[in-house]
Amino acid sequence: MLNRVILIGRLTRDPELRYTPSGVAVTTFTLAVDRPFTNQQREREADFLNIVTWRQLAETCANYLRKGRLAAVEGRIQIRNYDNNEGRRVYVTEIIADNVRFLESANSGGGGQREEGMSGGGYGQSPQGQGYASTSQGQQRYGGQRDNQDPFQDDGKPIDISDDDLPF
Amino acid sequence: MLNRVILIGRLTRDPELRYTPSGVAVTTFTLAVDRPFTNQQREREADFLNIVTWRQLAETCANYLRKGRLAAVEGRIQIRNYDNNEGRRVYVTEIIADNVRFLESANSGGGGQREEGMSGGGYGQSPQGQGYASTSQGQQRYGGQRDNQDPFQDDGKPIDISDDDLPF
Amino acid sequence: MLNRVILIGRLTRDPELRYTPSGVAVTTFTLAVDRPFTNQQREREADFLNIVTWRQLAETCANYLRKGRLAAVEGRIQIRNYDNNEGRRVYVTEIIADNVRFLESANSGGGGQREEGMSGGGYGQSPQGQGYASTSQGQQRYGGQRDNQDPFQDDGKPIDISDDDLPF
Amino acid sequence: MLNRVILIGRLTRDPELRYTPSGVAVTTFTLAVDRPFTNQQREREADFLNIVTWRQLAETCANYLRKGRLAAVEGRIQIRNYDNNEGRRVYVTEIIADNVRFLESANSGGGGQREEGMSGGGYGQSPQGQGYASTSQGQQRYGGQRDNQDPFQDDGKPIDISDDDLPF
DNA sequence: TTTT
DNA sequence: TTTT
Repeated sequence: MLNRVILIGRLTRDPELRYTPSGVAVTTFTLAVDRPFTNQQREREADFLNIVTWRQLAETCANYLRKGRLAAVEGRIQIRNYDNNEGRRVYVTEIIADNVRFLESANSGGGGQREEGMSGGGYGQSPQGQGYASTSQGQQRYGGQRDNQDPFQDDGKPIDISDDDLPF
Repeated sequence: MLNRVILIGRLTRDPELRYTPSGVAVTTFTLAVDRPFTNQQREREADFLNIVTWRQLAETCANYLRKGRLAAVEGRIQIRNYDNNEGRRVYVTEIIADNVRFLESANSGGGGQREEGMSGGGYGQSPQGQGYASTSQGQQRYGGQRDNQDPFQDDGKPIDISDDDLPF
Repeated sequence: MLNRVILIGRLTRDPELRYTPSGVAVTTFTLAVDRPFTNQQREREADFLNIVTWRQLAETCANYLRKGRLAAVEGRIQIRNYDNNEGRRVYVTEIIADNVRFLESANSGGGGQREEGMSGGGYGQSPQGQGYASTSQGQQRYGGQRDNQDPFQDDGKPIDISDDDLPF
Repeated sequence: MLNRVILIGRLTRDPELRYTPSGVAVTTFTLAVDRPFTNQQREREADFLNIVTWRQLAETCANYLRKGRLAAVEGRIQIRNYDNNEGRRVYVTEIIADNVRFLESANSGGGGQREEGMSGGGYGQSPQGQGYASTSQGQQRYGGQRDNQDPFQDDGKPIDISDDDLPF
């Protein structure tokens, strides 16, 4: 009845932007969050948490986040399940984010440069300095938008993600 | 580098109290947390989240929580992995709690009565009304206490949990 | 750039519902939140935090919350200032809530019964058991809705709150 | 009964380190946290929140934080009151932090360089890259340590802060 | 399987 | 696999 997560960590890879059959943007990435203690070998381990963002926030994350960057993520924990190709039910825990803060701009170090450049367009609404991005959390929650939707339970619009892309 | 979760939900079963080989108390339970929206069939789904508590907090949770009770849980998300008996690596996501609030006392409804009664002892420090329990979060975090420890990587003290109890 | 508060506590009085000149509902109440330790006299003190809710959430809180009830509040901290009648600038710290959970239903004890009864109407959408209420946080945040607005900087619609009601 | 705050913002000034009469370190600073929307003049306002840290965390914050730096703060809201020199009761809202993350290192820009240099010593345990600091939250909460203590209700040890330093 |  |  209340489910709130706040994380700060670094992306382990560039975010992946996809679209559901009906054209809704979904971006996923993994955040490495250091544990607050060291293990018996005195190494600091990390947890690797799957983040999912939808719609406008998905587009913005895909545009501005890169592997290695530091980000803050606010959202809720959700468990999704599907049957894998061996007929076994698999459970996946994800953070459905409704707010993502870019804690490093592209030129403040911290992350790998993106080889292929900034892929035109999206930078019209470029954030200066610390970035900012969010979703209508309330609508997600109480309106009809299902941000945990199964992309295959969708209407008949053209499909632009292939089967082996999903479940993401 | 920051990992904070706050949940409110209901226990799906009575909590389970175990001890590591070295005698450290560990209590686990599952919290059902309703999602903030309904699915396409207009049903409200829930996420079932695994909660782990250690030491004094584990004892208190085992004493005061029961199936059906409403509780608030504060902690951090952690991913544990182990190789199952088919040699496959399994990932388990858990909430390591450092603060648990009992939002219903035993007689305010909301939960099943415990058939076997209150099993002596522990109720000396019984909370009245809304309960309260916590752990030294700081110590967990920065002292040497590893609340994510694998109970089998432990010293040579007598073992009181059997193999098939673990990983919990 | 990130501002998140989560509280659980009890209302010190019935919530107050008002309307801005342009007809926007605002409900305020105070939440008593026990401190996690006792003072030198071994008494447990509490902090009394001012909560502000807007629009639909304001209506729901006014309908379902009462003095003494336990509630969870999610929101952000905001500092408002105004010049009092002595020409002195006064700073007020408030929690602008976008999610409120009713942790006790009217008949689960915990709070004073409301003497005057349930004041018609609003109970059509009455929650059963644990209540639920929220706002479009995203819209608040990124749309044009200013949930920290000064009710006097409003348009020319009929006024239904008097001067001495404000600042709330 | 639950009181949790998470903030990300920038310091408006260098932190101030003081000591209570009994020698306990206290560091205070103000965090500017941008609001998630713009006002009617299309300007982004900020809330200026008073942060208080104690003991080791106080020392670390005093050593590593500077005006302009970006930091994440975890803690609880507390309201302190005192009678000012006009005999008027004044209420002060503060965030008692138990975890502070330094989101910019000294040389990653974002903040003013400290003119007078790094004042010897404390840098033995210097964090590399993103900094890390915390307190034993649990002990604060449930042990006898009163991190909201009034420094004047203290034992008879030598006093090293003068009256006009307090209340901080 | 991973980030700094 | 689940709670109300």
